[in-house]
Amino acid sequence: MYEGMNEKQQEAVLHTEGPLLILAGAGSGKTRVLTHRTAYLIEEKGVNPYNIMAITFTNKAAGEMRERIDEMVGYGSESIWVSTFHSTCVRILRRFIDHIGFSTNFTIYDADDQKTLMKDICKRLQIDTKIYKERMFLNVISHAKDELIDPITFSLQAQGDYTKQRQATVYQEYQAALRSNNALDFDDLIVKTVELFKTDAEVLDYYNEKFRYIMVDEYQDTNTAQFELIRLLARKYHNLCVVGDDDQSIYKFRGANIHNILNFEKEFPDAAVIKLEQNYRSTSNILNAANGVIRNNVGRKEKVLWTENPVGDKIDFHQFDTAYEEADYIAMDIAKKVRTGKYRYRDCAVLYRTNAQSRLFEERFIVSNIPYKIVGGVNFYARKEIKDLLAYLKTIDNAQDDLAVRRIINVPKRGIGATTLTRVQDFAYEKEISFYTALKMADDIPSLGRSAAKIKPFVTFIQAMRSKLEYFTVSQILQDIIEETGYVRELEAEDTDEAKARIENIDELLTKVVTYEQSEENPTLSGFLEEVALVADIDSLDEDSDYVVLMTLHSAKGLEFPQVYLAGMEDGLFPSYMSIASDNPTEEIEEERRLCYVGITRAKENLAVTCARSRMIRGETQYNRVSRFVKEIPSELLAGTVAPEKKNQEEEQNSRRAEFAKAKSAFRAKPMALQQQSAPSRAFASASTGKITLDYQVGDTVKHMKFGEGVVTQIVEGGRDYEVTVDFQTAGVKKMFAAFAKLKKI
DNA sequence: TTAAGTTAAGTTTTT
DNA sequence: CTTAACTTAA
Repeated sequence: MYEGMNEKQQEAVLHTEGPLLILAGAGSGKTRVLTHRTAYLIEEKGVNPYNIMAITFTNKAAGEMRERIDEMVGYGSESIWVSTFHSTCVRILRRFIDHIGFSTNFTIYDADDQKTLMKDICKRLQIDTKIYKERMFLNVISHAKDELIDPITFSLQAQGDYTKQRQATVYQEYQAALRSNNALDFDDLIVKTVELFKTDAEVLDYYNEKFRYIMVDEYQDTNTAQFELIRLLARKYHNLCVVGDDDQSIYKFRGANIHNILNFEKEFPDAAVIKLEQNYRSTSNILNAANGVIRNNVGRKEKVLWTENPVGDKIDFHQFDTAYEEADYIAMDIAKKVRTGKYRYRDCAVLYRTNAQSRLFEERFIVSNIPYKIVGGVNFYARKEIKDLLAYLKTIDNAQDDLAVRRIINVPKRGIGATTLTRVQDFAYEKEISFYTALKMADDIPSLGRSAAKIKPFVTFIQAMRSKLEYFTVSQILQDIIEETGYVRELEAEDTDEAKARIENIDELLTKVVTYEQSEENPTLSGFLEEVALVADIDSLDEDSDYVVLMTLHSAKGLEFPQVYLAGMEDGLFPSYMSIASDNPTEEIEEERRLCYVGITRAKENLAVTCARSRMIRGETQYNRVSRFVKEIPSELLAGTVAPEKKNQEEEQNSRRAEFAKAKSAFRAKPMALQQQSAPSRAFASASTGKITLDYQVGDTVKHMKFGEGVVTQIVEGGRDYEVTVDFQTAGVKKMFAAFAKLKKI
């Protein structure tokens, strides 16, 4: 079992008791160590799987580890907790948060919800959001929470500082609003769990006894609150194994505290430290390039990665005149490598600093017919149509969530406008009841007048759906919402590409619900909403499909690809202008450099580094020099070209513009089907070829996965799909969309 | 009072 | 180039 592991790796596996810090360089096989360690604990040390937990940052990482542990351990592995910080906390809070004054069916607010809530609070406190941005307050609050500073402490620290005092008031109000909405934001998930552990010794002891062996991945990214959480969990048995790499700490802006790794030995004086410095991932050229860059950072634990891998090709470096040429080159290079059979699409990844850079690549890839997938940008669950429908589900699930109710009260249009909403809100505020409760009492709000009549049908609808909750599945409820509100019908009537894309997203949401129902033993609406609240885009990457992946350097952490393109390597873009011009440029640029190190070390066989002399940013053309990081790569490792300075700038600019316009119109003219092929994960399977065909008709007996057998009583054509009505023997009459109901003719 | 149409402003990185 | 705020018409 331990064969093929190097000495250091074995040492890490065998060291099971007491605190352990594993400094694992990029590609040094840390996941392998963690999974083997788990297996060793169970099989050799006789530890009950129930007593083991592993914490990661993304669901994808958790899923991967789960899979590998399952393979190794076999029986009993399912009782090991393998999950992210956030879902671990949710799981604990769903059970015990009533000990600290919330109800266990709390909702989780994402960034959008937070902003809406904050806007509300600013209005109430008469703060002009043009001068003081909602985002600014939210950032301040988030940082306070990362450091476990509660509103009272914050306000104490704000003594004498007018700006800080105002922030303290906002923080206080914000927390109060969350509480009355029975909602937690992302940071609260951690903070409240810590609070729970600190106030309830019994609960803490329960988890101390349960989690006797704890492992934490990507430890360098933990913030103070997360560290405190781990410290509390490991308080009794001290069997804490953390794995991290200070050189890959890239989440300082999110509160990651690099001292957590640098000071681990101070916190736990009896800690053992093991360094994993042999890299198994990259060619030595790539690794040397990475070493050359990271060497320029001052505040780091000294270590040098080495490898026995072959030297490999030199690093391909090109400076282009414009960003279009850069995108062009990368598209052509990928096409060439796929054509010659060297790589498949999925072996290639394009990495960049900002999400905005993805657009150019997307356009080029469509023109060149290269299948691709963009990770990040607008999260699926942050899309308007998805948030609308989820808000309906949330309202049905937990009407204490004012935000959700207000989001959908006039979607679709019910003739309820801002004025009516303020009046209801005022009433609710005065009576200290929730917004939804106020809606139910619309008749008793005198200022409403005739508007009260418009509110009633909405309340009736929500109440009706709520009573259905007991007997119907989540997917059935969702379908009812879509049906009753006419959400999809409205989009169909719009008949634009955008509306079609939205309908597809809704279809995908329906598939996700059905998938959830099938995977879960006891599916509930709350359960589904929870799962949905904690997914990140990176989680949806699947290895089976063949497409080029485009993403930010941040999203790329933890992944590896044979062929990597680092695009936009320009001073001002990467390192970003923000970091160069900040108050503390040395520190911020070191963080950017670590990001660059992460980028380089994603590559296994081939690395291409590109940049452009000019590019459009926010409608303005910027002229940038080659990134300082490129210059830090030893020059003997580089091969490539630098674009000659062009004399006639303006003429160039104009022809470029024309070319761009052409590419854009081509982009628009492409039939939907092709665009979906390019981005398969966003497309709904049956929609890719347009209209689906049915092998059954009215009168036929069909079978449904959940509802069993039934007779088709009606088929209505709607856009690309059919709405099928079936009279089931056991479940009664149901209406459903053919594309996802997957009915089988018998 | 609502809803559509028009103009102005703003964009690092994210669980 | 997108999104939010403002204006104006119904």
